[in-house]
Amino acid sequence: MAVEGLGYVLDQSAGSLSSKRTGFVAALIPSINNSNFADTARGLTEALQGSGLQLLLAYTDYSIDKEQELIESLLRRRPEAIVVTGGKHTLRGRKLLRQSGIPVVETWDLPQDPVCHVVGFSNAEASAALVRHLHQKGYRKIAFIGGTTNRDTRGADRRAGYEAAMTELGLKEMRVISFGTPPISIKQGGEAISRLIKQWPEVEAAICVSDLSAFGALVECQRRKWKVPGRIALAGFGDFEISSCCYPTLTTVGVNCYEIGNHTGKLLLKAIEGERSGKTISPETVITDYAVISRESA
Amino acid sequence: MAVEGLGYVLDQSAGSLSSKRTGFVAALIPSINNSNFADTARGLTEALQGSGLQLLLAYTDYSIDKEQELIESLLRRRPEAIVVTGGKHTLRGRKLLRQSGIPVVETWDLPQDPVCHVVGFSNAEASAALVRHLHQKGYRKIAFIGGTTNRDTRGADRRAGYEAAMTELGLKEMRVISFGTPPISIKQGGEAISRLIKQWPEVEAAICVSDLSAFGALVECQRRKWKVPGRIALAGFGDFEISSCCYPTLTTVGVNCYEIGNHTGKLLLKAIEGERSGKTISPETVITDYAVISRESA
DNA sequence: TCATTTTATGTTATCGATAACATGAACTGA
DNA sequence: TCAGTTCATGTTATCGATAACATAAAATGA
Repeated sequence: MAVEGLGYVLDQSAGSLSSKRTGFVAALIPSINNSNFADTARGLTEALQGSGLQLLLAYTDYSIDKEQELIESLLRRRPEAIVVTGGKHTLRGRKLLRQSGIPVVETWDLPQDPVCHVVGFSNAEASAALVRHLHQKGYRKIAFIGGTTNRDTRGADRRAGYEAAMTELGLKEMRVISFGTPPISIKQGGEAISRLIKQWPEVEAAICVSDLSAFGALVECQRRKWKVPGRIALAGFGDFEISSCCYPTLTTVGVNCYEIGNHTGKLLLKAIEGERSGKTISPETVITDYAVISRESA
Repeated sequence: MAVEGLGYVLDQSAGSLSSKRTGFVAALIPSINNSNFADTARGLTEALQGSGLQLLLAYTDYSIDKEQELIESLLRRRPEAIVVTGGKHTLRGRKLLRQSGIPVVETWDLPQDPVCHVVGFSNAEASAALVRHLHQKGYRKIAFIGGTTNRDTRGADRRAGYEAAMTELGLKEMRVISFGTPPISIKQGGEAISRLIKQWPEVEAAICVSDLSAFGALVECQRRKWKVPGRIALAGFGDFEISSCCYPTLTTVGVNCYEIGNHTGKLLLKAIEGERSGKTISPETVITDYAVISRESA
């Protein structure tokens, strides 16, 4: 049939049905308002550039139940691969991924028992590295500020890493403030630091589950004239732009967000190529970098 | 056929082909890392909740060329409706939307010549309102800080609104700093304010194209010990969380982001219902609220 | 009770592309 | 020149659901 370049666009459902190629990859991210995941999405998009594959995004709101629903409805559209954030899923979600017959990549985590491919890092280990950094700087009474539930599994892992590192360093007293529904906001970070100082006035340093809450804590400290560092040292997680712009600048953990997405994309292309030529490639695990970035706040 | 609730998911392409219902709505947003658009997406998602329609997001990176590509490839998948951000498109993009035969909603703007439905507000008018607010507070030498190009059309509209309001108030001298590729970041806001003060030392107030750049400007002023307000007043746009958390708090324009999305969703449901029962509803334009939020910085 | 309506079940046509196959034309080289 | 190959064109089968239709069974009412 002649191509009418004027305004008619062909129907891909029909083509996909016969060719078995839908030409898209699904990616699930927890939030569409987080520069870390945005960078990962950008890395993915750029890796897929020119491959004829389109990225379709959906967000889970940090809920594995919502994730399951999305997996199910996206799988119905037969993506050629699927990317999920994190390694924790509902039982059914896992099963759906396993049985989907397409390449699956779990990102931003190192699951114990991966579904298939993995591109990520250990949030617990990264958090522990931050604790050791603070310890090395002389801080002993170190606290952790995070959300109330384990919905944000990466947040929960970071807390676990904090506890493990504290124990390992012989620091027995845990000081954990759980406040607000994840992801906790700037304001909630401020509220949390107030509670922390009230509950444990002797605290010397606080690790916040993310840079945004750390910034909130910082501003609250300034409002209350608690010197940072001095009265209390602060650290965040994620190396958001704000951390290097605020005053004092925030110590944090830098994650290779773009690379997670970009590597995932490349891995997917290889895996999809493999599927098309009949040979499924064996599951790979790619561990990405992170680094403690020492700044003024701790 | 019996439903196998165990792991098999049906193929929607096949169903869609015969039923003519793909069960999804496409939404194009400029960026996946912007809390304003995230709120709009949330409003949309919640309006679509329970309707059997799924939202698929794609991002344009503030480029109308990328938007055109996305429109084309998304239209191939036969969404039941499409939502775009802004009223400016490529010629071909417009044509594709017009000829798509599905309900189209342009958001976050009030286009002169809408494609179909509109849910938004006048960025120019909102920006002008902010100028008038500063004028009322006694500021006369007011500047505008934005990105270098018109890629971010809402940013360009805001600048136009600034110029219109200045003229209207009899303030002839325009002080416009264009710096950085939109969307301009925190750091770029800081760089821009430095340039502004260097170029026009007499300046009394600066309106930034967004809250993030305003925050960057604020921090830079503090670094240089320029009192805000005092040496210079600052205002942003968008009422991001940071504006009410930083010190001093930032004067800004609050936009009803969630409502834009939510209203769009409701409008879409009505329009899709109309299409299904054969009667296309006539194009509607819904104007959403905005308000100047006066805080400490101006 | 029988004619009529409602409900349940089974069968086939259909959506609109691509893939696979068949046919015919042009082209190559001994 | 002719068999063998490459290339262009035309035709038909196919993907996997749903819609539409046909048929059989059950329910209803005069």
